[in-house]
Amino acid sequence: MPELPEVETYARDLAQVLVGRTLLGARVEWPNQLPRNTPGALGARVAGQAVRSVARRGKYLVVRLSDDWLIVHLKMSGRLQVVPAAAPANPHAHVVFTLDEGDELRFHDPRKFGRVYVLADPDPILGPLGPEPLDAAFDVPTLRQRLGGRRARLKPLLLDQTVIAGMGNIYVDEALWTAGLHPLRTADSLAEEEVERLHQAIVSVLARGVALRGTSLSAAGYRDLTGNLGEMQGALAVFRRTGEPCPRCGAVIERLVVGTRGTHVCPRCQQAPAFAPRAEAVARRALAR
DNA sequence: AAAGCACCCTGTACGC
DNA sequence: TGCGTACAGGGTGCTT
Repeated sequence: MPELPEVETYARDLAQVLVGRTLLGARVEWPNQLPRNTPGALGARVAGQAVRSVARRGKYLVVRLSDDWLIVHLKMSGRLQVVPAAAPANPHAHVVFTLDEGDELRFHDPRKFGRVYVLADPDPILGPLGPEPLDAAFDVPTLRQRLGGRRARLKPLLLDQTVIAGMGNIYVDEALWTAGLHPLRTADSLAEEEVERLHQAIVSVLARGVALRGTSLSAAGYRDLTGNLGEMQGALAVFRRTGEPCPRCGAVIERLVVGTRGTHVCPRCQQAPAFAPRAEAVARRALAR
């Protein structure tokens, strides 16, 4: 599941390969993945446009072209490749841009949740996003302001891309464990010192994810531009470690559902709020299956 | 404002 | 062994 670290890895690698190259055309095999464009017109629109820069905003990959912006969201299963056009066809390459020098930029997405946009103005897509957690400007007062006064639980708030951009299920669970905060705690219940811990945890977990080039949970999961696995999965403390020991205290990791998302906690390091449902029963049921 | 759910999809994991 | 089915998961949009 590409989140901030995985998309950042793509952006850095793609910048090396794509900046200065020219798009020659495009093919669209699954039009639903291009919600803002006419699939048949895409090739003519991008033809002749050069790649100026490749960056990331939240979980979006942002490619600045001569006239337009190419924006990609990988969602659950999206991957990108730059390969010679003669490379073996990929059955899940649903949007393919042809490049100069006989190469192709392939957007590959078995589950078809990902989205590709070619737009003159990126603001409708990127404008609503919250602050970038790895920017120097993301400080404790910023986090406090983003959470300020809200009665919602921490887990849905941190997943909300308009609150903070870039975190998904994996890094939210890891950040909350690092901070020692239970996902059912509400934002307005946090003491100042807890906001500071959460800020530090978000930054350190995401920075580690970037340094380790992302999380690959399975062979079928995330791969980088050249097909290599990330290395963050070996450094996860709680995510998908239900029933295993907490690396900090040894207590058994539990799984609960918050909103609709599977959520992983150490019941000793992350003290549940008094009104929380009994996570132990939920975890026991999950283990029994 | 907050929470819940359906939807979009298909690979995988599981039950029988 | 094989078949069928439930589930996961980011984001959007709708309802409560």
